[in-house]
Amino acid sequence: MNGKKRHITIHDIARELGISASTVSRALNNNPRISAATRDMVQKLAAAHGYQPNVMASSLRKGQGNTVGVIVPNINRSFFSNIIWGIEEKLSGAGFNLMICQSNESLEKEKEALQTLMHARVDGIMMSLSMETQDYGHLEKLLNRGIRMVFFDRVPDTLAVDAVVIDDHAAAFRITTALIQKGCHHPAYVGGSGRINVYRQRKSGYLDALKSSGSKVIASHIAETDMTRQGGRKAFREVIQSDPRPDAFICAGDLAAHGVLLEALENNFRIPEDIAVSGFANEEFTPHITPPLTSVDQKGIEMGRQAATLFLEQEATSDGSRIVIEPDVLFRLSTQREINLGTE
Amino acid sequence: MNGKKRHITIHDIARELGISASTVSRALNNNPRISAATRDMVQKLAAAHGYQPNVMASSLRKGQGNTVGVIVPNINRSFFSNIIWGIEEKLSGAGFNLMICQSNESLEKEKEALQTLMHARVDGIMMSLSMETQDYGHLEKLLNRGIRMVFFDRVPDTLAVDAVVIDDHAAAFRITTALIQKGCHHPAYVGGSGRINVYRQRKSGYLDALKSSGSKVIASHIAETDMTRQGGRKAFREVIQSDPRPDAFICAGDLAAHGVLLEALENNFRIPEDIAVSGFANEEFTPHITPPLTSVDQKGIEMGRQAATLFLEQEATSDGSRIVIEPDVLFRLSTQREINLGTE
DNA sequence: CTGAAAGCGCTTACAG
DNA sequence: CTGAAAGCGCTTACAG
Repeated sequence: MNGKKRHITIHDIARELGISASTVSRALNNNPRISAATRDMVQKLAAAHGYQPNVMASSLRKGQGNTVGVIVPNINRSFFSNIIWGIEEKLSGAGFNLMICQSNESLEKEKEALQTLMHARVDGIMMSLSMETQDYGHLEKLLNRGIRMVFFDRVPDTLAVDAVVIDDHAAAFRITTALIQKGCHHPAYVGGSGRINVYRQRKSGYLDALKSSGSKVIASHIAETDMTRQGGRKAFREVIQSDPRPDAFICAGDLAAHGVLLEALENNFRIPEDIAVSGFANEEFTPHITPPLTSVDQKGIEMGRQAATLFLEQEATSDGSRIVIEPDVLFRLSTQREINLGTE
Repeated sequence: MNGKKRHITIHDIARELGISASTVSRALNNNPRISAATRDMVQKLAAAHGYQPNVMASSLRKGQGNTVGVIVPNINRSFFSNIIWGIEEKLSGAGFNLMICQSNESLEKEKEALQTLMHARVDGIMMSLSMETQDYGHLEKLLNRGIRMVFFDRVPDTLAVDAVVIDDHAAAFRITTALIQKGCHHPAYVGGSGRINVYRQRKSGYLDALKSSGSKVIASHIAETDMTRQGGRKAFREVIQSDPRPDAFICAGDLAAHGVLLEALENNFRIPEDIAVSGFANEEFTPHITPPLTSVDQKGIEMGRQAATLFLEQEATSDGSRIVIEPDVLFRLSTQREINLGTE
């Protein structure tokens, strides 16, 4: 009903109780040197008044706030929003607030976000690199200034930073091996820029699977795209020309895989009979397209939790711990081929 | 290279320049009472030192920070992440940071988020209600305390608050009318709780369209669900039993529409030939399912921008301005029926 | 046009 | 166990 905006302070409580503000502050913070009686009295009155400490004042005094910045390429990809979910869960329990920024896959916006967060004096930064980020100068500068940083998923490989990733190599290896066992003789690969750790890992998983099953690597079966649907379509059109013709497309992302799938269908290939297709990330749409797309659950929530745990454990600056999470491959109809038993 | 964490302050600059901190502060804030020469000198040195004002100190002093809290039901629905995008664009230009919380459609979590934001002393709150929120006591309390609030999409109808919504009634009206014109004689409706403004509006749009085209309202053609895929499936199974049998399902959400569509297909109805289906929100998956789903573009980015503008214009507390945005209906294959010209 | 001083609300050595 | 005092870094009346 009233428009008064003045908040009540420790001085108000002190005055009302006839004690000092120092004592009120200590009582509120459960300082053991305060008598139980005083503590209870103070806490009771504070609660009755709905007292809320002024975080700006305490942050200013303590020289550190209670906010951590999070930068993701895009907030509306289910993988990243799951990560945020996991981070929030862990960190809000520890009394931290989150400030979330999006790089939108642009190096420029990533730098801006970093600026914004430093300006807001966050206690640390948790982030995944934008697709454009290939030079780590802007990150090193912060690390050298002693800023706490934890990376997840897309991480700066040449820097000794704390990071959480999934075993991308293993996921790609498992998919490729499974497809070969199901009778695909020439699986192709569609990936993103080799400058990014996850794409490098996925590609090497594919290559190692070929090698370990005795298959030969065919250069024209490997495409690099921007990982959009359009990119996937384009990659399909190029790679499908190869001789021998590929009978599977292992894609390092769901959007590209969807592009491959659509382009294949529109060119009258049957999926999975003629061509098997798999993606990566288990985006929301993957089980709902026709045919449902085999993909990889990257365990976003768990990744977020682990990254937050790492952040909380971190003493000063990053020291290069790396946590690797085991992903789940979700085999769906798009790769469901009968094993050729040679009985026909 | 060095681990020094001490930031440089206006006093450092003042000392170096042999002037007072007051002057430095004024020069940095472009106070007109400072001579151009002094201003330039200060700003140059500040830039050279990479000076960054301590926002906690200035917030404390000014009695208000520069952060606004945003609460959405869920960060990974494209509609809401677009809204955040729009808000961020407008507000970061005005020097505000965002603190984003998710209610996860739970009243409890919504209250927690409000607590968190008040605790962080945000300058105001922009939010969309959770599905569970039917009582506005917790919001009134804040409004009475003079907190700046702007609502978007799901808004507390009985409160005189600033809000941005789309014209849900018009969108539902247009879809229903179009389907009737295309020869659907008995369009059914699947909506959410009538306690929520958007579902109430969409339902009345459907009802008014029936009325204005002279169709009769059939109670068993109207279902209320939780708006999940499962809810849509269940609603379909119930409503399809009605006599007369419905030949279209106008759904107030994409997930429910998808559930209806899947359940219909699995029961050997053809879509759109036997049954037309439409959704709401234009979620990412809608163009990619089979058949592509007619839906409504709720203009998330624009809604975010408008809400942010309203927030910036807001003098003190909300005064009940309401902005209504015109949505786009995206007709896709799921409602594509030939107009029956009666020539057969 | 510039400066000295007070104060935002808290925390924490220092003293008792 | 409690208090008086200083100070975090800024902004802003007040004075000149």
